[in-house]
Amino acid sequence: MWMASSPPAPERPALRARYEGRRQEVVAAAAKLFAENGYAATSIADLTTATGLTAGGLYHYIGSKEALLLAICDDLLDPLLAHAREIAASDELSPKGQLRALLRAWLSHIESHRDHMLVFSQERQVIEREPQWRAVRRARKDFEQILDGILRRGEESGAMAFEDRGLTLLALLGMVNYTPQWLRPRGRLSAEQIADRYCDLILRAGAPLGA
Amino acid sequence: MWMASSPPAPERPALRARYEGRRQEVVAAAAKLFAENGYAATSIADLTTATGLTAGGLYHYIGSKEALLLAICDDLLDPLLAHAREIAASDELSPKGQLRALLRAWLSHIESHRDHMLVFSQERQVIEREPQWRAVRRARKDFEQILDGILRRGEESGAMAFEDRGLTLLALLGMVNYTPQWLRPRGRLSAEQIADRYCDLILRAGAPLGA
Amino acid sequence: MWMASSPPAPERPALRARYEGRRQEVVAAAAKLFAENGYAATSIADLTTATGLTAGGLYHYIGSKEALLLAICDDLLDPLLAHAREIAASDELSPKGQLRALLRAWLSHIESHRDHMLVFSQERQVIEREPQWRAVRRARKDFEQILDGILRRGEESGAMAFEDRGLTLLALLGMVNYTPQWLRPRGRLSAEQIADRYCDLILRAGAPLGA
Amino acid sequence: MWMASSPPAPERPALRARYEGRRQEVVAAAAKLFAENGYAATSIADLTTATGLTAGGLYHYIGSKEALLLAICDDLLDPLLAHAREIAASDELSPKGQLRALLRAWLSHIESHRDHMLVFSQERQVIEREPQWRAVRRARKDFEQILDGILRRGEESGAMAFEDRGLTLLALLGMVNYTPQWLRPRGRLSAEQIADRYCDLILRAGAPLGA
DNA sequence: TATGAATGAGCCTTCATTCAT
DNA sequence: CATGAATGAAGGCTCATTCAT
Repeated sequence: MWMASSPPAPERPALRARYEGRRQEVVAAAAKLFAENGYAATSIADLTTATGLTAGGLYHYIGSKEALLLAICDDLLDPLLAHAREIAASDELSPKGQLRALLRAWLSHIESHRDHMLVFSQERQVIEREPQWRAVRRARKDFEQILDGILRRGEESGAMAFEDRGLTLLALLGMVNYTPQWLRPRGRLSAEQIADRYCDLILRAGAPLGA
Repeated sequence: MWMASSPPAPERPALRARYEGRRQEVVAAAAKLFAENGYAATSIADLTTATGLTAGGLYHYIGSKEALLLAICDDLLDPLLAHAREIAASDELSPKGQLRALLRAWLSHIESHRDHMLVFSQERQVIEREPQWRAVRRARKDFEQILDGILRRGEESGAMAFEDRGLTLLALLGMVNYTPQWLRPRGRLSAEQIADRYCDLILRAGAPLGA
Repeated sequence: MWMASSPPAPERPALRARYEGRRQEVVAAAAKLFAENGYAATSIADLTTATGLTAGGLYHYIGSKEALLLAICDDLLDPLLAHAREIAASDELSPKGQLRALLRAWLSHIESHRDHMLVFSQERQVIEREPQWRAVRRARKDFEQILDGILRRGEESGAMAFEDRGLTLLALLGMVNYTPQWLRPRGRLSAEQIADRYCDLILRAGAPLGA
Repeated sequence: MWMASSPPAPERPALRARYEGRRQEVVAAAAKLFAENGYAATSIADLTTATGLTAGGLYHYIGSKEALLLAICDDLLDPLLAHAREIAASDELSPKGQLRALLRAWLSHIESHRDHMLVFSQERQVIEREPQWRAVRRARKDFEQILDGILRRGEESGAMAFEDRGLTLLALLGMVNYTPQWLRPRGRLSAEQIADRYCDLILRAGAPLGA
């Protein structure tokens, strides 16, 4: 079979709710272990220890180890992408306002999904290679294009200026994607503060120097 | 065995040279495979295929799989760190000049050691955890402190200004470490150009806005 | 538990009828799957998919996977054996008539129980080894003895002649048992035609050559 | 990877000979176990017990469990098919002579490859389904066509007569394929005797009755 | 009756590494 | 120096079956 699919969820609503709850617990536990040890270096046995389930029991919820990795990426990307689309479609915000809003949402999402984000960054090679990861690659690309679209409209409207918009985008992606590696839950800076300073970094860079 | 030591190199100079040459080939092949597939997901069998050696033959050069990873990190960090120390100790360069020189050296090193760098970033969890990786962690920390020292001296001398130097440093690390993921051998921008624009990004951000 | 017993059928007649009906459906579905994929290679999950039942539900009808295999063999052997006894006991038929009648009944049974027959042939090793299969082995042996009895009485009465009756019996068993592997529902030959030709094959072989 | 291939045999002739020898031992042991217990019901653990190798060691020789099954079929079919082609191509033998010679070769092969033959018959469903078994299916078909060719030429030359040549062929295949199930090493009849009697059975059946 | 969660032993296979040759 | 056979633990996953609900 090509696609590692999850086992079917139960039909009755009460059971289904419990099933989904436990499934989420499993995904969260997996995100933590994958973030700490890496996907390939985490064994199913590690997961049973962390979840309290047995090997067989685990497979009621996950379908396969790879499907678990997929679920982690989906949990990370789907809500973020939805939020990003909303912001980029907003008529009430200027391009600068959109950029700031998107960075705040993004950093806040990273703060609440730190493990997911670490896994997503770390397992780049898995995501890149196999065909069953196309949807994830596409979601990542969509997000990057939304971000680039905001920068482009900012540039076109004269509200922003960049020496090289493409490189600026890559620099922004780099600094944000690196954030979960040093961000601590109750650290010195809140997600919002970090977002605002990244925003300034990008926007000031384009401002005429000493003008 | 805990400490994975490399097998002793031969004594006679001619043999030794050939030995070292082959060893470098093995390390380079490993860097490529680890970058593409991940350290844990690359098997010794993959390495024998890529090098043309047999399993036993490989072990004449590497000591262990983990020692191979260590060699990749050493090949990456040792010359970079040496270069960074030189630049930071230079009397002829201002802090701004040092920053620019270091970024150029750094990006140029990344360009020529793309696989090594990808491995070094990707296998963060391996490097982080085990005691035998202390020297590598120390080298990384030394590099970051050299970089921070330049920023600090720039700030103190009034040549640079940052809202939050610590966050600026992290942003810089993020964008540079992300670079090997999109950098292509004959791409639009040279390593030097990229370095200069990263440099501008950091320095302009600190300039008073619209002043 | 050693002896795999079926769960007790319900007491009330209406329920019992429905129970038996479903049970027959399950046995038929199992015969199909076992014939196509083999007994060991067919999982309970395959059976739930094929029947639309759930795992627990299935076990209301079958007792165990092995009991299912047993039921398939019983469904195959019991009516055939009964019919064979009738024919062999008939006073109205000559040995030749008995042989022809038995072959017709046999081939017709194979036609209507193709899956059962394929399973019965294929799972020879299961049937052969374990003690709980003694009744099935006995039924098979009884059938073969009935068949041999007809040949023997034919020989004794002078109506048939064989160079080696034992080998003729084995050849007959071989060709008939092989039939379900090529027999197609609406094929060129009917079960009756096949039976008659097998019959001729056996009887002519014993006729003196060119006499 | 599509095809479960064997690991590469060593290059040096002496090693290669030993490798091939051990490999044959493994294949023979597997044929025995598969014949006794069925392919699916035989575990790799059973094979290690039977061969004295460890699980890992076994895989030096076999590639996969399925490749082992394939090797058994090849060992069975390749020499038999080669022999059959020789006989069918012979100018010195009449059709009747060819049939007799082929049956003798076939039964003799069955006698010396009893386990292989049992496996080949029993695992029909495995062979039938997957694409990687095409070569085996083709070999089986080739053999049957060679056999049918002899019967056809016999019929055309007037040396043989059949009511229905196709059915005769199927009957012959059935009785021969069934033979390994009852043939015992030092039984009452030799392979040659059995072959001759099967031959008579087929040839006499076509002879005009009582003429 | 029927459900589906849960078990835990067992499946086939791959792994990094060693060592006699 | 180099080979490749061998190890045995661990890998991810499936299995037939049970049982509280």
